Amino acid sequence: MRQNPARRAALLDAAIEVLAREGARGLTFRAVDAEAGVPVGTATNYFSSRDELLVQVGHRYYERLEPDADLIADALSGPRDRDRVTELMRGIVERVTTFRSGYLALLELRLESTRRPELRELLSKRVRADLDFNIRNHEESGLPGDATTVVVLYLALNWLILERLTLPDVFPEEEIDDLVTEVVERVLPSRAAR
Amino acid sequence: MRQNPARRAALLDAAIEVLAREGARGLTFRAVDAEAGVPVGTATNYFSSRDELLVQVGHRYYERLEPDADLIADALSGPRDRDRVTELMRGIVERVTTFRSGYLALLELRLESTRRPELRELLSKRVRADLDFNIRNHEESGLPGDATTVVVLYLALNWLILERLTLPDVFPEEEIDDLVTEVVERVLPSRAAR
DNA sequence: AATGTAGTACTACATATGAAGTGGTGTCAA
DNA sequence: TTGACACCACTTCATATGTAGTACTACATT
Repeated sequence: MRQNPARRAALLDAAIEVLAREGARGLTFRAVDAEAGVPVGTATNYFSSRDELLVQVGHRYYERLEPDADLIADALSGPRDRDRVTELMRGIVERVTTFRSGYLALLELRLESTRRPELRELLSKRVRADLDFNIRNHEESGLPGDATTVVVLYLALNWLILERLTLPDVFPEEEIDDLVTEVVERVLPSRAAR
Repeated sequence: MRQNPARRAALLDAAIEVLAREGARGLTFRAVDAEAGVPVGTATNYFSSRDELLVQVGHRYYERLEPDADLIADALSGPRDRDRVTELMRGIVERVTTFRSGYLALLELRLESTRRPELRELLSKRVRADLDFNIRNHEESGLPGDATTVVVLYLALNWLILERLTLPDVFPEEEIDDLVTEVVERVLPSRAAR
């Protein structure tokens, strides 16, 4: 079992790309090797099984999904009203959509986790932690809305992103921003918009 | 290419189970044969390729997802207030969750559709039609809320179901009903609850 | 009633593909 | 010199799929 962390990370990033592009079906050691541009057999040396590869991909995804300091800073500057929240949500949706391969890979992992307890546990913890982090952050920011607001936004926007990435024709691209606005408007009534 | 429609449907139902249980990776002609309890080679005789099998599974899913007459009748009986909407949404969430294998299979298809234009087109049409159907229905029912309400509910509740089916530990089972209630409360402000 | 025909069910085999493991060689740095 | 890693060739293994052929059933024809 090889140790070189940079190479390991590169292999995991390659695995994310493969997962997104070819699905769980296409994720093989050899495909990862090819994607990473390393010689055949390298991935075999770094991961003892496909299972372990999947779990490590999960870790790697969240390692890359560091909370964005800029976004948090934005949230804390200027007026704390609903428009700010809308802006923030647009930013998040945009940011997540841009990391398309990561999001799709994570969906593949979610489906895989149905059959892999270890993976499920890892993802559950990470997702929950991410959600809690967002809730705490929101509450401390002084922005309108409570924990439930954040949860409902989390739910609606995640599916919006999924829809956008898997069936882009359902909601035309140019309507996405308006949709985000509408979601925020509904979830955060104007009386709370001060 | 065999014709027997009953047998074809049985094979497609088996394919849905296989997709849900073993993922796209496990979906092979042989696995479908085994699941359907028919002799080896049968699926081969009914589908010219794995691609065609996937597309037909998509059709089959929506064939089985007939709009539920009971649910619609429920919507039209009694008072048309927010509590009714909450009740309805709980019913829908429950119904979809119960057809676990179907929902998971559809998610697999969504991910597959990333790589298969024919599948993507089919799913886009169906999803859009389903959404439009729900919007029209809601508007005609006299229940509070407009088209946007339905869209936002669609988004939030779909992800809630996905979360529940893939990472059940994120939202404890006993909180699901309350969560649905909260979603409806946020999306449908009380001033519109008459 | 006997026979023919078409469609389907089933089985077995042949082919092909490619995935993973293993062992070995080369290379670099401590 | 030794140890860790990069790289490569080859073997093994599993399994997916296609094909070909036989058996069965229903229906039509005579």
